[in-house]
Amino acid sequence: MSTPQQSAPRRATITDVAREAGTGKTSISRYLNGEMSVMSPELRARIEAAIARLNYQPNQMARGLKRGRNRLIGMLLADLTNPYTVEVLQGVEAACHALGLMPLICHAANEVEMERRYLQLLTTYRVEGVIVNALGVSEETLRPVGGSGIPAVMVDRQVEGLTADMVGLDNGAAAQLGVQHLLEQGFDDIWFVVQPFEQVSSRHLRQTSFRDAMGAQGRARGHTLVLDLADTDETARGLAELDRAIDSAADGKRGKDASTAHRIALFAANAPVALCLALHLKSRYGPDWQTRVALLSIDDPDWAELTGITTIRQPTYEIGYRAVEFLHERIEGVQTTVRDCLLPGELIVRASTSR
Amino acid sequence: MSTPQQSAPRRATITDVAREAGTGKTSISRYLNGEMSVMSPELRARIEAAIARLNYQPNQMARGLKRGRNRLIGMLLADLTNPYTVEVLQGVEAACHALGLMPLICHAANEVEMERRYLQLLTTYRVEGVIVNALGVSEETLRPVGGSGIPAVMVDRQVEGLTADMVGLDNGAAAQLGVQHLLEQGFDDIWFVVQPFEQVSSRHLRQTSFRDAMGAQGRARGHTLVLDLADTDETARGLAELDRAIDSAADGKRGKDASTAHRIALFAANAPVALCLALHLKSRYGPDWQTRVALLSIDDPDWAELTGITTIRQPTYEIGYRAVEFLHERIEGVQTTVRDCLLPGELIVRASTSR
DNA sequence: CTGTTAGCGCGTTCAA
DNA sequence: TTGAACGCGCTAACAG
Repeated sequence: MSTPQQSAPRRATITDVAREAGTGKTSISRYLNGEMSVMSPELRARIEAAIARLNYQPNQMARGLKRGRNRLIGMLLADLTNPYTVEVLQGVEAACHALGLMPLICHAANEVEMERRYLQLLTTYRVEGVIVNALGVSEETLRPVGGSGIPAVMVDRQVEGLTADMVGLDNGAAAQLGVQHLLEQGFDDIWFVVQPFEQVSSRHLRQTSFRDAMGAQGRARGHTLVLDLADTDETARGLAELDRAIDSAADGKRGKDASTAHRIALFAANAPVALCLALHLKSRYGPDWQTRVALLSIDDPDWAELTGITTIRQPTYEIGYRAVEFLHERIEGVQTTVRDCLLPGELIVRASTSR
Repeated sequence: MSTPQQSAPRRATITDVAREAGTGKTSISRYLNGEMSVMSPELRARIEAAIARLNYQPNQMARGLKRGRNRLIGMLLADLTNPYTVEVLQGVEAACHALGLMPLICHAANEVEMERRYLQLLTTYRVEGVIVNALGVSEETLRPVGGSGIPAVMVDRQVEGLTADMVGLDNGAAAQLGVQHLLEQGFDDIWFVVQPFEQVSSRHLRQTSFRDAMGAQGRARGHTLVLDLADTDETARGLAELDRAIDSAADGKRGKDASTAHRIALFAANAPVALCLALHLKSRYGPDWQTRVALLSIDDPDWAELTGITTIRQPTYEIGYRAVEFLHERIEGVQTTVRDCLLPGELIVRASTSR
């Protein structure tokens, strides 16, 4: 039959199909774009046959070049290691699927320099829009995007001076939810643990909201601990501080001074922080560490259920989905003012805080 | 300064730059491709200035169309929810970065139909090669790839009748490593738990190797349990079977019949299985489930350390890196026979199996 | 209803 | 040393 072409069996082009079907390229193009309404069934059949025979597949790049849109959108992710990110991604993919978009996923692995590179690259591939969940997003960093007039949607982050839609957790409500739960459970010494804010607005917001929520009541004491997970020494220092607090709480309980007895709880700003805390506590107090300290975290990773810690689950899937919808609207030219979409978190009570 | 361009500030093209620099497109193209050797410094300076002034960025799509290579490679992933996948991805990204490739990441979320769609899509975007870590990879499914002569590299999978390089864990050695450790620890009743094989050769291989390793010794008994995580009822049935085994082992210990007393261990074929088992055991036996059953798993997720289960860690980063290297060689035209790269796993002993 | 023509942004001859 | 012209695969006018 067909001579077994080796090396490079050059892919069939629209021209090949036209020749094979004995017609012009235009008709093929029309066929590809579903403009069947005005086309003789006979021609259509010939085209179909030719396409099948040649195993033809249109070249998206060429299409994109011509019509100025390639259906590609960029998705810049700071950290795929964080389950939150993967879950958001699920929503993004579903939405892209539904809207005929193709997400170009870029994973910066927590490196700001990498983020810059990818943003540059995306621009170069002429993506029609970008969804950004990055570490170092500043107006400056986003220059290649904003400057090029490429629509952008921020996830879990806001950048001042940048006019971009945003979708993420309602951090204020979430922090309150957590604090309220801990208070109800009778904890009177609450430590909020968060990574350095850097450009990540949600970290800042969660901390502020925590502080406000604590300020609004008189019973319990609130502290904030900034833990730089990227810096081992810094992390160790922070954890040591925590250890002291926990030990002193225990001293109180043992009756040294009943008036200072208090129940201590840790409130992690996100899953990576919570994991770090849990690992440390386990290594310090053994498998039964949970009897010493209560841990609550924003984000709801796999191991939360396994280890029984209370969490505030984010509506990750929906966050991703909405982000794409926003972006799609912008791509289609919607011009309304900047929108913020704040979705509520869900408190999932587990053993760690309800004893 | 710059007038705030609204609407669509059409991106500068090579033609714009040529005009701005008072020269022809050819010279710009030369400049972009680093052919500076033969170019008057004066012209070069003008070009540089023009590019900067226009904030010009070459259009990768157009370049690709012209020269037939767009530096895009496809990366088909069955399940980003599995930490293994994310880790492999890290290696892939690093290698791409080093080789000037851009990975197009496609996440099929465990849906075979989605895999087929993505493969088709990648073909359409004319990626230069594909790295495949999918569920339903059969010769048939890979048709769009293999048929088009696009080089492919399989990760953690082999497909018979398909000539593609492969890189992954040395499953035989890994299974042996696990069995040997469990035997040394004195377990005499070992259950290997794995998902339905489907098209995933590594699952089959791990099971076979387990069986062989058990067969090679006379002391302990080995069983295999197939757990279909995608089917709740099936999963429940499998877990119930496990429960019976565990209970009967406990009965033996209690002295009902000392001769049947045995120590039971679970050997999970991968992290998702291990997680399912751990969750079930915890809900059935409480937080102290580990005193009842030992759990060992291939893959080394976050929560393994936290929960103290023994694992066999895969060299994930290197797997990803090597995959890209293989692919790159193929893209560059290397024609050697099909290669299999089997990397060794590392046993990480934790409390669950060493008591 | 169908084919012809003219680019999309770029790289590559081939002259000048 | 430089630039003009052609074509990559495809779509969008504009005739026929």
